[in-house]
Amino acid sequence: MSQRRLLVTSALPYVNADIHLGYMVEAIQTDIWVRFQRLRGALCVYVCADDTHGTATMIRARREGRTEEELIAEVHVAHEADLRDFDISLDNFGSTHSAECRSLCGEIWSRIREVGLVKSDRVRQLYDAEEGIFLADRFVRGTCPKCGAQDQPGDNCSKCGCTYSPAELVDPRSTLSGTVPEPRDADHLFIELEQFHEFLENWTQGSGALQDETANYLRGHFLGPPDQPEPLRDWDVSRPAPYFGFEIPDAPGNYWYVWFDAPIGYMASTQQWCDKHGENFDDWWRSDDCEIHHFIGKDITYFHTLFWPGMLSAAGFTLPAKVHVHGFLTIDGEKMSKSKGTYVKARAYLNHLNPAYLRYYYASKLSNRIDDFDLSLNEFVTKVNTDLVGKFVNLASRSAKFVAEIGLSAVYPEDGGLFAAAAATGDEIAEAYESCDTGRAMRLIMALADRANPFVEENKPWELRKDSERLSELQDVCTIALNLFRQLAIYLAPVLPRVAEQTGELLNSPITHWDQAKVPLTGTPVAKFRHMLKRVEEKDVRTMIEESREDTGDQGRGEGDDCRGETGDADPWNDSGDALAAEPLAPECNFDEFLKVDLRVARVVAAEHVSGARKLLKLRLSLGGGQYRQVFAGIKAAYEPDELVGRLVVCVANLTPRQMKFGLSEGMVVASGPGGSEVFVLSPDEGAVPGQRVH
RNA sequence: GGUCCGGUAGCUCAGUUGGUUAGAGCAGGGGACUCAUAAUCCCUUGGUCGGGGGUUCGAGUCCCUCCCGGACUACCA
Repeated sequence: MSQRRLLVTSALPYVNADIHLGYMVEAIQTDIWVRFQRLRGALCVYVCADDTHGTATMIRARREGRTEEELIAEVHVAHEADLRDFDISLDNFGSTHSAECRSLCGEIWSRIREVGLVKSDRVRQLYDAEEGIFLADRFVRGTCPKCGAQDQPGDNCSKCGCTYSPAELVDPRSTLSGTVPEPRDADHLFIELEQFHEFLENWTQGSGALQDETANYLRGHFLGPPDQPEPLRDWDVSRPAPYFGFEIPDAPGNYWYVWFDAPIGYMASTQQWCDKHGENFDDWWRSDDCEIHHFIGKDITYFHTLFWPGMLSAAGFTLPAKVHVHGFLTIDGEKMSKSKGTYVKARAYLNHLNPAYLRYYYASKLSNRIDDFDLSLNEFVTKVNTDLVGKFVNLASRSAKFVAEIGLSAVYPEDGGLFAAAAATGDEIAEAYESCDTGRAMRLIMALADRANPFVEENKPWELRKDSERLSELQDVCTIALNLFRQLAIYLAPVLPRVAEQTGELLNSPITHWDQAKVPLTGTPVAKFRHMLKRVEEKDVRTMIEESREDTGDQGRGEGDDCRGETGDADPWNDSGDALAAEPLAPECNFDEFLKVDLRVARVVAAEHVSGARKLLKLRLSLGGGQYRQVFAGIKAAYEPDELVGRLVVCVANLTPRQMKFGLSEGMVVASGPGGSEVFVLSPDEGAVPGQRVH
């Protein structure tokens, strides 16, 4: 049988953010799969790269007063170190800002042109004259054209939920300069994706490259049912200057959109690896003998399952054999949050904890489905300590030292079928790994560990060693225990590469192939036992969380640093500038303008869930004296109705009433925060009474 | 609102094509052991498998319906 050839990728981390535990889900899932394939004898090349292009990079570099290249170089070192220290076995970690990438972009682009997929169209976008750039949706905020809610994002309103283009905003404002942007036209280049409709229908639904859930999602949201397909929208792939990226050769002054070159970064990284190893690029990207596997998060599904196969197909490259989509990580049941300390950077984890723990925990939680999964910190501690230390490593720990001087028996002794049974389970475990159902693989492996420990218990090596007549019996018992341990180490090698290595050293026989689990090891010397894994200390987990809470970070959004140097020396709190940066100050208003807004203290006298509403609570506010207001407030994710009843809040009492889907809303409850579960309703200090105006 | 995925012991989940008294790990209770990283082993408590209908000799497993949770998406089917 010829050797299986695999090219595997993880999605590209963006240069503007540090690597965090959410991204590590993907890196670890991919790495486990890659290591498994290599252990099975496949020729498996694993590449990734930094995603570097786009407006955000440009702006951040500008803010930090340096070139994009300097920024990229610095982040590249940090990202690579994070991944390496988590034992991610990348063959090459490249960059989309590389010569190889530029050249491949050009090659693919010219083919897409040749096939007649590109068209040009005028696009009206908001332009920030002060910064001199066109503004992506997220860099514009303003008043919702439908409901009048102020300071809404550029693409949709968080109050009424309607969607619009940034140009439709009333009173739009650039989040970069705070100035009023002006609409400007520019020519953009589009790829007519609809030309691929039939191809994509077949590929997504029939090729087996996608999980069923993904195939359904694409049909439901983009392709439409086969009998009445929906046209795919043209894909805008160019951006006018200035834009940090590659200039399009046949359209000077225009640059490829970051999502055009990002997946090409996979190829560019492969090219770099090929050049270093004397390999031929086409053997990996233009060969029926090579399977291409992409691992991605669910947020970027359609880039990888519609645009990307379209591009590949047009340019004559191999289509992905599989696109493995995984869900998101929550920590203790919640989305990662900086204020709660659950936005944990990879480096913060590494400063306190062993990567093996997280690799095992993720492995035990991941399946081949797209479900989100939770990193419960308590479960993390008990699972790692019970499974890895108590069951698995303990097997070696309690038997190796008895045979340190005599080594393993020359012939594998009778063990009641334990080794054979575990060997026979190997295929099932391999299937689970192959299909990315590592949770199942871990369960199967731990079930084997559960059978191995009673064996040691029953045969009591600690008693045998007291009797010099029974030395060979002792050796046999330990030979069995250590072989059962070694089987587990082989099965766990994709997840715990360091332990596999240590096992090889302990038993003087390196673990190099999955099938080693089928044949018992005999007659080798046994080295002095050394601890393979420490138990997780709960305090280390706590420290990591504490540290992440404090470390509000100066990275992330790219537009975060303009408040630097403004802090006075006498401010011991040293609050972060993130919140202010996320939402810059509104333009000045005079006192009369301020007086237009009538803020009043009000008491919540009733609060209830609204059937069918995702974000809203229905509140009844009392202004005193029998004056009531019905208000729908978007605070459902942050507050339970019961905890609000009786509270004093501040409401906008003279806001034009608005007819909402669930009834009339006669005001607003004042709150701060970015939204979602992070909403903080304001309360007056004690002594305030309903009806009082806020001046 | 639409689409999809779930709802099995306190917690995390297994339950293959419907087939005997529904399982594991953790946690809880009791005991044993002391080789081992306060590890291990044995025994044990605990579930009208979300509710209700139906198909069947037989349903956690199939069908219908409702309730709840989540993800995606949105007023456009």
